[in-house]
Amino acid sequence: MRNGRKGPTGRPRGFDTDEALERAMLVFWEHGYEGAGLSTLTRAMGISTTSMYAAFGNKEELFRKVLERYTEGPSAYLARALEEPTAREVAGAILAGTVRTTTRPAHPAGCLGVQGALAVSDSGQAVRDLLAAWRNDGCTRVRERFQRAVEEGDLPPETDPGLLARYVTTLAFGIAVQAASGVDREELRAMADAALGNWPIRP
Amino acid sequence: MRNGRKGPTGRPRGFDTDEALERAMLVFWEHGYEGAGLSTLTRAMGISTTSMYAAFGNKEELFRKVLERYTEGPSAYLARALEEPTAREVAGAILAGTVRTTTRPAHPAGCLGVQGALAVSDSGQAVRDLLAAWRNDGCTRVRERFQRAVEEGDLPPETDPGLLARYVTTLAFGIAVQAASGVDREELRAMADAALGNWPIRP
DNA sequence: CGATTTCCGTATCGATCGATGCAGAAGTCG
DNA sequence: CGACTTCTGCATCGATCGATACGGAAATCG
Repeated sequence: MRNGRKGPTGRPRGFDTDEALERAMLVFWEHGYEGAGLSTLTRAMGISTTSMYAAFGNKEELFRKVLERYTEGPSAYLARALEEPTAREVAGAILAGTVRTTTRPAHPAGCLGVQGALAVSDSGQAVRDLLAAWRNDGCTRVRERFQRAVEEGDLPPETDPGLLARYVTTLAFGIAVQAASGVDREELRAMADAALGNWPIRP
Repeated sequence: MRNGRKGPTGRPRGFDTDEALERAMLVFWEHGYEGAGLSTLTRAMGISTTSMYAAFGNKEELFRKVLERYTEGPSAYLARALEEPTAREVAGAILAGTVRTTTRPAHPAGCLGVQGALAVSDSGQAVRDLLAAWRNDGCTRVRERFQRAVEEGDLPPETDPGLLARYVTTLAFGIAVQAASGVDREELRAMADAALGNWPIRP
C-alpha cells in the first residue's frame, strides 16, 4: 500500500504516529483493553476513528502495537535487568524496576501486561491470550538467565532456575496488583528489598 | 419491600437465589465485572433480566452480593488461615489456599478479587474501588494477625508486621495472576513452599 | 496547473450494552 | 372462590460498542 513505485506520493499523514501510540498506551494502561473505548482512545490520540483505522488497522492491532511500545518503553527494565552480572542483581533490578514502573507518578498505576486483559469477554480472548503469553515469555527469559547463572557457578548447582524465575515474576505481578490497588511506592520498595533478603530460595 | 406486615404474601420466587448467585459468581470470576454481559449472566443463572433486576437490584449490586459469596466460599481459606497457631503456619495456609483456589479444575483460573475489575472503563470504577478495598482489607487482616504474633513472641520483636503482610499478600496476588495465565498448580505450590523456606523475611 | 493519491470529518451502520414498561400468569391470603 | 400481591416473558428503551461509506480537502507528483 505504501510506496508503490508508480504515481504521486499523496497527502502525508497529519499526526505523529509515535505520539498517538504513546497516548493510546496510557489509555489502555489505565482502562485495560476492553475498558478503553474507541471514543476515549481517539480523543486521547487527537485523531478521528477513520484515521485510527487507516493507520493501525483496528483496535486489536492498535493494542498489539501499544504492547510492543510498552515492552520497549516502560517495561524495558526487564531486558536491562537480565544483563546484570549476578542472579541476585538480576532479581533485584527486576523488582526495583517493577516497583518504579507500576507506581510512577503521572502514569497509570500498575502494569499494562497484567491489568490490560486479565479477565475479558469472549471477544477479547485473543488479547487475553496475547498478554498471558507476554507474561509467560517474561518468566521464561528470567529462567534462562538463572539457568546461565547456575552454569556459571553464580547460583548453587542444586538451584531450580524455573522455580526461582517463577518466584521473582510472581512477586513482580503481585507488586503490579498492589500498585493498581493504590499501595505506596516506598512500602512496595521496602517489601521487595526484604523479599530478597534471603536469596536464593530453595525447593 | 419484603414482609410488610399487611396483605397477602404474593407469588414466591421461581428460582433458587443461592444457586443463581453461584452461577453468576462463576461468570464474573471468568470474565470479570465488565466482561460479563447481562445476557451471559442471565443465561447462566437461568433467569430473565427482569427477574435478575427484581431479585438483586442491578448489575453492580449483583456483583457485590457475588463478592460476599466469594469471600465466604472460595476465599474462605483466608479467614481459616488467620486462625492457625503460628505466623508461619498462617502464611503457609494463605499461600496454599490461594494456589488451591486459583487453580481448581472446573473453576475459573485465578482470583475474582484480582481479575474481577483491575482496569475498567469509567462506568466500572465503583467496582474497581470495591475490589481494591477488598484486597487491602485482606492485607490489613493479615497484618493484624502478624502484629498479634509479634506481641505473643511468635515472631521476633523487631519484625515489621505490615511488611510481612504485604509480602504474603503480594505473593498471593502474584499467584492469582500466574494461575490466570495458565501456570500449573504443582509448580505454583512448589514455588509457594520455597518462598516460605526462609521465614520470616526482615527489613 | 492538472492529475493523482491519500488523508480526514461527518454521518451512520448493525450489534450489544445495561436497564424498564407493561400485561398477564401464578401464587398466597381471607 | 375472589381479592390481592408478586413474579415473569416479551418487547423495547437510549446509549454506546467497534467499524465503515462517502465525499471533499490537502498534498505530492508530472
